[in-house]
Amino acid sequence: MNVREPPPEPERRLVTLSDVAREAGVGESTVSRVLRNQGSFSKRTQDRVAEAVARLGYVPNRLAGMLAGSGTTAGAKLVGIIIPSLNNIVFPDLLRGANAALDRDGFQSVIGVSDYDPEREEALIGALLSWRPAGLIVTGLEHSAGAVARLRASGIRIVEMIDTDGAGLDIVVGFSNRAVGCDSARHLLARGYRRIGYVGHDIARDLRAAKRLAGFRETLALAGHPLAETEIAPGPSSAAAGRAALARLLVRRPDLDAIYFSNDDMALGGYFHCLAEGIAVPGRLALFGFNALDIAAAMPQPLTTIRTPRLEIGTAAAERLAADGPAETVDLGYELIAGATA
Amino acid sequence: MNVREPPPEPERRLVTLSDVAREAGVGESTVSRVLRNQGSFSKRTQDRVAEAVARLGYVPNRLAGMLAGSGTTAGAKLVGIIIPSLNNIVFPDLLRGANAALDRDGFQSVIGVSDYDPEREEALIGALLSWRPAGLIVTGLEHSAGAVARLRASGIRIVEMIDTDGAGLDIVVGFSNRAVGCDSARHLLARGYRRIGYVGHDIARDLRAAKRLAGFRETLALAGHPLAETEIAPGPSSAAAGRAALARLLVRRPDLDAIYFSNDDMALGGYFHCLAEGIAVPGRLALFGFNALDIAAAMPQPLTTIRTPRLEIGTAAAERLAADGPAETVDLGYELIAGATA
DNA sequence: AATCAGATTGGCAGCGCTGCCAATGTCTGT
DNA sequence: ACAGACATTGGCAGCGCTGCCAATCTGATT
Repeated sequence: MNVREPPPEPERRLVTLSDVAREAGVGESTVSRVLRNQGSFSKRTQDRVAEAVARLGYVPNRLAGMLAGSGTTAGAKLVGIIIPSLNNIVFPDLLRGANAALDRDGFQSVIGVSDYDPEREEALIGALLSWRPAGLIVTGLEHSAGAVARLRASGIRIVEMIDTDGAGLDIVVGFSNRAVGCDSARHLLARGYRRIGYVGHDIARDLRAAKRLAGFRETLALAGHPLAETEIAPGPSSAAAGRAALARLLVRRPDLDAIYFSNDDMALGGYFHCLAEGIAVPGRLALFGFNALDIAAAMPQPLTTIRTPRLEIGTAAAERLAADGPAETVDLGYELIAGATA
Repeated sequence: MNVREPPPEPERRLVTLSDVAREAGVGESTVSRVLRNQGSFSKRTQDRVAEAVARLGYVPNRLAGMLAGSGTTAGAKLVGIIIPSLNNIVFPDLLRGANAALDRDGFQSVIGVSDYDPEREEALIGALLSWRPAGLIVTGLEHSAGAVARLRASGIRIVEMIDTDGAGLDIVVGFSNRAVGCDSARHLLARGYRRIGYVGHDIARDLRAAKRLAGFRETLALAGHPLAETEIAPGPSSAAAGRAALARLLVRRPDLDAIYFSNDDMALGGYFHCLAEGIAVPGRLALFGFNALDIAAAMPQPLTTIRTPRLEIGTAAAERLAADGPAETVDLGYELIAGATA
């Protein structure tokens, strides 16, 4: 036997659909139909194609598929998602919800993280748009003028998640952060707290937190017990920031009897401060958070907080994108969790 | 004037590169070169193109670009990342690290979440491979046979993150979970703890936690103080699960003097249990975690735990993908944080 | 004024797949 | 046995962009 090694292929070309067609002894379009399980073909053809695919280890090239299919219905099975951060568990939750629904409808998602920076968001919108997605899911209602222009011009479905306080571009899914602030204030007032402070994180970046604070502040003022003092930690929210900020605040205002935190992370830090300093909660100082993290429920005294439907928001956003209903605002509400800290 | 509305364009075609070329009065390849800032062109041409792009609101189609450029160097500026979960802050941290480095090198990432399910991981590998990425970043060293076959067959760069205990396919970036377990055990032994228990979460799914436990258990046994008892919470790790599991464990073994937790979330729950039950930490019971979450440092008594270089792992993984060095294992180590709980 | 290297530029063939349409094959009923 | 209806199938023109190569233009040089 003349076993001469064939010259090593200079560059292993990837298996293409047309290789599969040849191997299976059928036409390209037939393979395409079988692979996408669309149109009609015989069982026999299907088997042959399946065999050829397995034998060749064929992996379809989605890039080519999407390009060819662009302009048509099935073309763009892709959506872009922009979230401000991955640090805060809130956003991964939104992603999980969205991904679950997206998967069901056969969509792939490409995500971008803006770091709470409007300019970066605008750049990301451009980048994601260049994937020619069927839709874009963004966070919040506030965007740079350029971002809005791009979103508008794209002509695709846009979903703005989380916040319903304002006008949306297309579909809006979330809850009213303002109302959360108001309800939080009402709860504290109802429990008899009167000298109330606020501990938050960098609010210039987190507009939703700012809206909650606005609602909170206004409700207190209306009730005749205006917000006594605020303390803003620089940087993103964290337990450490919350703990340090509460410590600073109490130095200035040791008379406060309740604290509204920008979120549970901050509140947890505040709680730790109280534990460390022997400040009785809620007897001496009440604590109120936001987001209902799992961890807040496991505390010795469950944190009083607001449960937000994060997964549901993600899911609803994805579903609204896929379906093509009218532009609308979907308010998924929230729930006040009366824990033991306020 | 015969102002007859032209028939409304039946379907607004998107602006393409060739529209830009016409508008700018230059050839397509020229526009392409200018847009990618590659090759040479005059300042004048550049301005004309820029103008035309702005006037038309042109957004390049990455799909087409990548398809056309496939096979060439600059072709695949894309990497796929597969992580097991978004719930655990560890993985978002890895993503952040990777994204930062990837952005710098002009790569886009497509991510997939496997939910700790090997089959789902295999399916995701297929899905991501169909984007024809330049490389794939996956989590851990254990994959289904099918997954390994696909990864091998793909011929692209593979990075396995987090775990270095075992053989990798190509590049491995992480630390030794086994060694973490050993060091954790040594620390507890050195501090004089002898009746040590373990509280973990569903270990069949989290293989890294299993490796830590194995190292931990072995070290204790070698020292003549074998692990006294374990309690495994069903489901994923969480503070609530940790709190409940520790409670159950202490009913069976009230004599234990130290607990090793599968991670900080669980440990935090354990700490809450101690606070709630008035169990002195570490006097009556010592607690040891894993991961060094921010929150663990903010506790009244900082948690004794292991700091893992999560961001660095993500960054290193991404860098190794982009560069094309040899297959290798990069051990980024870890650090024992001696807190106040053990 | 002729020459030549280098800077600019445009044309065009694909990249791998899908949509469209015409060409077969298959199975009824009459 | 034959038309008509439907099930299957293959060919081929793009989708929008990039790589390659040849054509043209620019100065500087001899």
